[in-house]
Amino acid sequence: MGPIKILIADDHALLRQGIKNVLELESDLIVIGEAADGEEAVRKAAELAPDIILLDINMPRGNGLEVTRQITASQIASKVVILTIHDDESYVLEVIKAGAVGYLLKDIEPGMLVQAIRLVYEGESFIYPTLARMLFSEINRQEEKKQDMAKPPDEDRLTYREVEVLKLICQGLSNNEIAQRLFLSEKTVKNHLTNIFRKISVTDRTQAVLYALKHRIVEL
Amino acid sequence: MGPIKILIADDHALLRQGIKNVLELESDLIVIGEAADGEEAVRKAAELAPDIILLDINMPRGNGLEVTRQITASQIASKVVILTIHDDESYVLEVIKAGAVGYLLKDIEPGMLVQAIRLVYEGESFIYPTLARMLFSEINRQEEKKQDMAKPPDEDRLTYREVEVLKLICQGLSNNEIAQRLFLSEKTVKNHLTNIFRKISVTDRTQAVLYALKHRIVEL
DNA sequence: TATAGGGTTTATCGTTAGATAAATGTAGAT
DNA sequence: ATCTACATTTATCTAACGATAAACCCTATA
Repeated sequence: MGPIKILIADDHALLRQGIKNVLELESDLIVIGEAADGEEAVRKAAELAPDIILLDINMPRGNGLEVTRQITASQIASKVVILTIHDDESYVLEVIKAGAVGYLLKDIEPGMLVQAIRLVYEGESFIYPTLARMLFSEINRQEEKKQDMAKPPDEDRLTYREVEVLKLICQGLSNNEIAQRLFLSEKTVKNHLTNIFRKISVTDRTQAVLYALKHRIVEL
Repeated sequence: MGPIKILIADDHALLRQGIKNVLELESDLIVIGEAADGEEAVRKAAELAPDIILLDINMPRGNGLEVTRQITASQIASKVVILTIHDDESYVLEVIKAGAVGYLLKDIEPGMLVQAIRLVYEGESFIYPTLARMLFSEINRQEEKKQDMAKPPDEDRLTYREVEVLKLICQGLSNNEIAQRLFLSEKTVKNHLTNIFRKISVTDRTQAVLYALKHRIVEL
């Protein structure tokens, strides 16, 4: 059995080079391909059948979450390891749900990266230590929620229109301004807001903005 | 005259490795040191007297802005080139004011990085192309402001109390909640808000939150 | 002491925001 | 065709917000 075949997907060429360099110092690892965006990552994953895919989250044309879902849902046997700068608790969980088996931060020491790749290749999972703590508390919080929700869990997914409104809120527009922008009556906008607030569990537009920023529905 | 001596300051070991690797393919460039935080960057700049310092903005123990100021204010002749992921218009200007002669984004192509370093070494300045446009519009906006301010410029600096209130707004608290938190009447809080809004030129709390985030008065 | 200036606090009032209820439209399911 | 489910839209009402004006500290300076 040969070396562990690795695909690196990140839009930063410099970082790709750094990773490649670090990994190829190890005789049991080989970088068989690179991708600079989401599409390329999926395509090369199918073409090259790597053992491990090191995947960034923020990429043009299909972000890491989507790519992870596509790969794990397909026939490709590659194991996905997220390598990102995001240290959000919520992200970690989403990524795991999407099927990733590793979550690393970009400030990881090269030695630990190599170690993590070997562990994942052997079937283990690996989470960046400081994130592991977050993960546990996040899971606990979700458990608490489940207990609270004796009744059927609300379908709290935002509709297209609601997301549209939320984005305008995040530009600091008033209800009236949003109404004009979308050719609606102000009352309609208000009702959208009420529905948004209920779905994302906040009480006012300020909290909604913070929610949208934290969950990357909008960028600053 | 020998190769261009370069110091790399970034808290991500992987990225440092990538940069190092790319630069050392060029015979006229040599990486003479690395730093993983702000303090180390300043210290090594003094010790090693590099020609160019590639500097990240987000680092532990002294961020890039501070480091730039310290270096340009000192006797060290090194030229500072910022290499960061931040593509904020406002940052570019601050960095230039602090004395940097280059501003690059981390998604730069290796070839362009090399080219930028050579240009800077020869006394030129270099700004990542997509940022150059931002910079011009930023400068123009500042000029407009100057013209608007025929009358004595408002003392629009937030007081300590006002910043305190603003931070609580940014946690999504209502006026009443802020009042309780600070042991004030709600009316007092409202008036603080009015003053804050006037000083930062916004019309409501939502815009105030966005302002605070953009200007890094608070973190997400 | 007087007196001015800036920060902090309070009060009043018109406007906006948000909760609640309900009508319309549209798609798929029976 | 009817029903169901959900997205979208509108209306009404109460609570919260924000503008404006003004009082009350402090501290400094004459």
